[in-house]
Amino acid sequence: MASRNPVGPVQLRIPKAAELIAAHLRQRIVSDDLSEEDPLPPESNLMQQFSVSRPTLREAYRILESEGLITVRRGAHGGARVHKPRPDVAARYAAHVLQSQGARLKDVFDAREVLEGAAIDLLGPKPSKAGLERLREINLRGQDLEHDLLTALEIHHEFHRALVDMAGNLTVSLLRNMIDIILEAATERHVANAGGNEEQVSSRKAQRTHVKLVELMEQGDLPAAGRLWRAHLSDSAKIVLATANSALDVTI
Amino acid sequence: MASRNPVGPVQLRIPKAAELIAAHLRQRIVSDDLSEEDPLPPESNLMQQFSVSRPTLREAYRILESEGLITVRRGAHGGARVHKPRPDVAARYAAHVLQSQGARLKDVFDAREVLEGAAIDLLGPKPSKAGLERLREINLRGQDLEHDLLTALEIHHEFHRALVDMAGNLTVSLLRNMIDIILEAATERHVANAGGNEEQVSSRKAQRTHVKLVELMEQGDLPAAGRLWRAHLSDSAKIVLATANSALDVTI
DNA sequence: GGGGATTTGTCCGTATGTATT
DNA sequence: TAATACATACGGACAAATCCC
Repeated sequence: MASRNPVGPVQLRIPKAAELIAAHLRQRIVSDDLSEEDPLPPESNLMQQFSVSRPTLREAYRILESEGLITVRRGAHGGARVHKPRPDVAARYAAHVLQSQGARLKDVFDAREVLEGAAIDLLGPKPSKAGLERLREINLRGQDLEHDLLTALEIHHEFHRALVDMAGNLTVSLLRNMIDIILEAATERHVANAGGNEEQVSSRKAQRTHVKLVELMEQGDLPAAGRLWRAHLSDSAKIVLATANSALDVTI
Repeated sequence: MASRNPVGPVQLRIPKAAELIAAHLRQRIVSDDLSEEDPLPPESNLMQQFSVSRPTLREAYRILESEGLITVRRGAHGGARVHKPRPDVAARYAAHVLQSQGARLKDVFDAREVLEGAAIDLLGPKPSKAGLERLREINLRGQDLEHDLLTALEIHHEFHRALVDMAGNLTVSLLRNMIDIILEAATERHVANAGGNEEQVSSRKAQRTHVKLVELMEQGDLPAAGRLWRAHLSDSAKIVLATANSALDVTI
């Protein structure tokens, strides 16, 4: 078998000391060797441990901080504390790629429809009792007409998330979550201006659809549930797309 | 309407100078104000521009470097050069989240099936001539039996990517691409050990499926194409899952 | 409440290595 | 080959924030 990289002057990227330290600590965090809220040793300690100067160590700190993997506090008993990687960081980078590719907002909505629609298919013919109970509980809260629009919207979001989580696929849940975070950031202005009668009406309509969906799932009519849900997603996207900019413009 | 954040001692995270500089430059990069391969001014220049010292500026450099948004070269006419955000960085962070959540490899394969299956549905009844031509061209190269297994595998990957790109949804393409990068990293060992007769056979079989898919699409039988493709994805996943570890373990 | 100890944030100066001319 | 330009890295210093007594 011929070598795929025959000879050629290979451009070697020499990794910098800060990168190596960040990679080392990152690996310990994602592999659960370091847990949430675990403190890192003081800078002076780590400087000795890695045999680097303070500026170099601090560069590593900034890398991990930008990835949300540590937070640093000053003062006595301060220092760096460890955090688990969060979906919104992944969403931020995905949003950067999309924005620099000139993606349109409709693309992102369509992707949400793909993921949430597929999640229902993944449920199979027999949705779990516990999952359905969870959805019912959320819908019960959503029925409360005392809520303001923002609270109602948050409950709606919770329903969408719980529905996808029922499918039991962490990857699909993560991707949907990322899309949700991007959409929330991209439509922030739209939502902030919402408050008119139109929004009230569509919120009530969405709530009714959520109830109807659970009914269909209880009856075991998953195909109908899938159709209803996809239509619901398409409708809610249309409402936003009617007034929002076509191009994706988002800062997370 | 009641305030959602009444009074309370709000934890204020004071952004560090390096973060602010990185955020500023990042925004200029993703918004296309700075283009691929554009040089950044020399450090001394930026130090004046942002009124910060060299260590602070260097921390900002490390942040952007870890995000793949700049590369820095030493020597005369060196300095920082701008790059567009790349999908593999987004994939890296998504992989971190999944790994720390204890996701299983099967989850990721299933997510691939969801995305690629949906892509065919998005094509609609009339796939574009140009897209079909592209797929045929890739298949033509795939027919060449002189290729070694790795080359054949790469052509297969190209087919999958081209198929999803035909759907014309940048978001779905990105998500699929991310999944692909994660899977490639997670099954690296498995692929490296491939070379036996079994792999030869399954590679040929995959190639035949790719040809068959294009035929079905040309005939306008998209439902059959969708079924065939989902089965193909499921089969190829099973082969890897039979020998690979169940837990997702990946370093990108 | 105040003072001291601890720890990070920022800065300066300097030496070293490397790539271009 | 030598000179130049630039980034890499180190050490030391002071300022600012935070906690404990």
